[in-house]
Amino acid sequence: MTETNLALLKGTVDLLVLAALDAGAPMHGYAIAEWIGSVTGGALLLEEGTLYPALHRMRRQGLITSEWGTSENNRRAKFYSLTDAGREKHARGSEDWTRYASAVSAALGGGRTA
Amino acid sequence: MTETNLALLKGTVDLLVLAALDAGAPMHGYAIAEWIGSVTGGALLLEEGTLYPALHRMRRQGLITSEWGTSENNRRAKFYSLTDAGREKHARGSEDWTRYASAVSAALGGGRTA
DNA sequence: ATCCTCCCCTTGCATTGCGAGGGGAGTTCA
DNA sequence: TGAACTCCCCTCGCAATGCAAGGGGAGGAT
Repeated sequence: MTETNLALLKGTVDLLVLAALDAGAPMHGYAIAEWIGSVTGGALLLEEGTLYPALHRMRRQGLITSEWGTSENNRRAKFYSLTDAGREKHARGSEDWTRYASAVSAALGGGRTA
Repeated sequence: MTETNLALLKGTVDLLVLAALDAGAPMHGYAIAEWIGSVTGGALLLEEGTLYPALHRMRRQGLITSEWGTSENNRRAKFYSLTDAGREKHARGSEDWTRYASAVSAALGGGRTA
């Protein structure tokens, strides 16, 4: 937690959320944000003003479904689950990310693969 | 060239341009785009509508300087060079990118580094 | 002359991350 | 009992960015 948290590159949030939901059981928004922060060692911070709109649009796109329930702390919470399309998108997104990351790394290395 | 070229994540173009210019001698826009396409094996394609505005704003920000000259093909071309600030930004940007990439990878792996 | 390639530019649009602001309901503790 | 805090949800408006589309000029080749 010594380092500054990085600004999210526009386009990565969906992938992150998809990853969180594909990691196991349905999660509510707040938990998704926590999960991401924790898994990335605090490098990535998902703001609420980023998270909720993202969740809504992903639902609109049919990538996830939501359902009201009760959280571990006995609070009203909306639980999200992946749809098949969501799982599909996660798979593709991961591949794309991998290719993207190695492409950028190649460029940063000046042409030599780091 | 079998694969579809990836959509650029908003925020990476500057870094890519910085990398191109830090690779050696001053380059003109067209050449920068070619360099990136070539170094990334065609994975990343820098459109002109993306490139030129980016070049202009980077110049405004004092990261690069421009100068008219003549290209290898005897055409009028604007050659860009890095300023100290630009080199600095490239260094920081590279670090950030590395951290960012590994954070996302960690998330994608569900906590396990792929 | 015609066409192709190289090289530059701008406008408008859609998308996205994010700060700021707002609310309600459970828990804890004085 | 009431204050304070945490958990959890939401929206609005701004700024930034990638990109398609459209435009132009000048050298080289046919």
